[in-house]
Amino acid sequence: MRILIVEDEIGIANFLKQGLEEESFVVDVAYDGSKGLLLALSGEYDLLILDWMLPEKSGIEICTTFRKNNKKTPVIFLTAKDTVKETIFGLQVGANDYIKKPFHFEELLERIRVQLRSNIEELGELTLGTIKLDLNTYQVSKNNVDVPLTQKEFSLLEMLIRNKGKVCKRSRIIESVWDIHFDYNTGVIDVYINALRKKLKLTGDENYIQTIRGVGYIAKEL
Amino acid sequence: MRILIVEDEIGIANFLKQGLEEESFVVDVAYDGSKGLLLALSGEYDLLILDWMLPEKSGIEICTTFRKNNKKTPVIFLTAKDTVKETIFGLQVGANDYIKKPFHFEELLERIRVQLRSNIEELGELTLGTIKLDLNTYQVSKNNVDVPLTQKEFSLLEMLIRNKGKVCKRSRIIESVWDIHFDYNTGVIDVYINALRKKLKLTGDENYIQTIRGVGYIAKEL
DNA sequence: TTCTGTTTTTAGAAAAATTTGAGATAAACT
DNA sequence: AGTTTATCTCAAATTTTTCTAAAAACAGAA
Repeated sequence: MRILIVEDEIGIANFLKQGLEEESFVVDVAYDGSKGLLLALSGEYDLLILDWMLPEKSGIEICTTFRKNNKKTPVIFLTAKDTVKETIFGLQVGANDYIKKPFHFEELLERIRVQLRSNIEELGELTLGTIKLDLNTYQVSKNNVDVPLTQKEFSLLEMLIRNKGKVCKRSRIIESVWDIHFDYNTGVIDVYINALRKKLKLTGDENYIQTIRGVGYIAKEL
Repeated sequence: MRILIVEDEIGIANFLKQGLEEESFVVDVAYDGSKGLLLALSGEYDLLILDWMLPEKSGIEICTTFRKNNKKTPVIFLTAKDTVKETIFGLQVGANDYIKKPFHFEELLERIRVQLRSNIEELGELTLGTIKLDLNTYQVSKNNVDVPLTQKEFSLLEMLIRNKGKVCKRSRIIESVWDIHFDYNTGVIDVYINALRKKLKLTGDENYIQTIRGVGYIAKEL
């Protein structure tokens, strides 16, 4: 899980980065608003932590613009303000949560977990390594680069990922993806597996979809 | 929107009930944990507000059981506790948010709105890129130039924009816009999509309405 | 009724996806 | 090594889906 921190106070930024990395998040830091927004819009993050007061662009501005671009990534505000009004404004602007400075790291962590949990469940995303598969938009990407797939390709990949780590027998694939429940003698599966490997560039060391000779295929994290 | 409050302090319960009813929520109150859980499980509510300490059953117990029953309704805790540990525990047990007593009613309200946001319909204007769609006047414009649309065109565009970023399946479109709930074999959708693209000049680089072959269409910011 | 604008149907063209089949390649077995 | 079998890969054939224009059906106003 990738987290972007936008915070100008270097002390706090480092503290957070270190703490979150110990929890095995991948963390990037931006020290001013403009850079923060740019990074945020790159769409590589699963969660944003925004400071309220920032040079160049305030957290509010970032969040507003971010949401206008139709991004759904959860946003948590760090704020020294504790007036009700400011808080409310933050939430209105599209933030998912906020936490007042000074805060306990543990609490922030838990709030992050809450946001990420709902994120995964609600967005309906499947992943396989760097491959992301969005069930709402039918979009597939690898390393955040879109890879256009056809229906059959999508649905085959979906089935494989849903059974990540388990072998999918050819007969089960033809049932699940092609809805054929009797004997079949066709090479479609091979053709589509081939198409997936080609489009997703699964060569050599990125062999996410492996063939189990005589049985079927398996999708594996490497 | 229906809200269930589980709170044993009658003063607070009434204060909340009254306040929320003024905001036109439908509010029920349970004064002890057992009754609260029973009501919660009835599944009639869009949101639960649980006190931490309760006679019969604690808020934690209610929340735990509730989630074990696979309910996803958002839960907000009211708590007098302010130790980090307790808070974290609440969130771990499946709550979506919590608020410390004493709290400002406004803040609670905003937190409720955040949780319900997905359910609440906001009226007014819908936009898609430079396209503006005014739900009050039924006017549509692109770059502030009026584009006259017919009713069906309007209503199709409205549906697409309401689901901005998500694929609208053909079956859902025919249901939502044409109110046909059974089998259909008609090409109307294609015809109207075509009309929209033509009238709004969505060519080449302004491809706001994209077709997802075999599924439907999607409205996207670019 | 007739006119007008909207909605729906129809049908052929265009585009894209799916399937088939055949030869190449690789793995397993004797 | 040689044989057999399964899988890979490509290109052509087939089928499905979508686009587009135009005609037909419909509804409301003059």
